[in-house]
Amino acid sequence: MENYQTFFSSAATPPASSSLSLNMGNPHGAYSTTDHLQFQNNKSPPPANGFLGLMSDMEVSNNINSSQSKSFGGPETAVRLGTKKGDKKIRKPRYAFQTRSQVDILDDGYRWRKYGQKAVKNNKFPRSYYRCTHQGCNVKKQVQRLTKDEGIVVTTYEGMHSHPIEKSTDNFEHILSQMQIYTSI
DNA sequence: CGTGTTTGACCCGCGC
DNA sequence: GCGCGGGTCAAACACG
Repeated sequence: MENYQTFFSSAATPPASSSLSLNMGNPHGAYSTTDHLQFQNNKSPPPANGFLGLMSDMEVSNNINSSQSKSFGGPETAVRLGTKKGDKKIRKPRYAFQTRSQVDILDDGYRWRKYGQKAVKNNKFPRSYYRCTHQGCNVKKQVQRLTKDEGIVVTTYEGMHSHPIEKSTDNFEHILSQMQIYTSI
């Protein structure tokens, strides 16, 4: 986890406008089964550019959740957040994003603390579990790399941040906006 | 010394 | 009931 900053710097390379795709429309095929998850053509391996505008998509995905509540994080992603008394069996929606990146850690400006790592079946790469370190913020995310295409990283967010970005990643928003410009090309 | 990571154990839901 | 797989805890550890 040393210098993912190089990722940003290398992001200056001309973006292949087709390498980025954050399709979030599949219930569970996003990361468990790799049947139809794939991109247009994975033949062009651009080093690092598919960062995606994932922050903005979080808000968008909120609408998705309310409008079509079964698009993602649906019935099968059972997230138990009960206080171990089995009283609440609500399930938090989760939003997964596929990104093409060479690094696992996609720094979105928040502060994450890793709290677990597990090997996933049908996947030789482990899955990492992160939690937002902000007090009272229970946002979690898990990062997983695909066996099929190790250039793809699936980041699953759970919950919404209710606080501003802590890290002053030197105008992260600026970087983000630039990336959105890239993606819009 | 504070903060974050590592890592094995533990917990729990689910299918058989 | 049991085993499996996924998710979490927490103590030890690493690093600035």
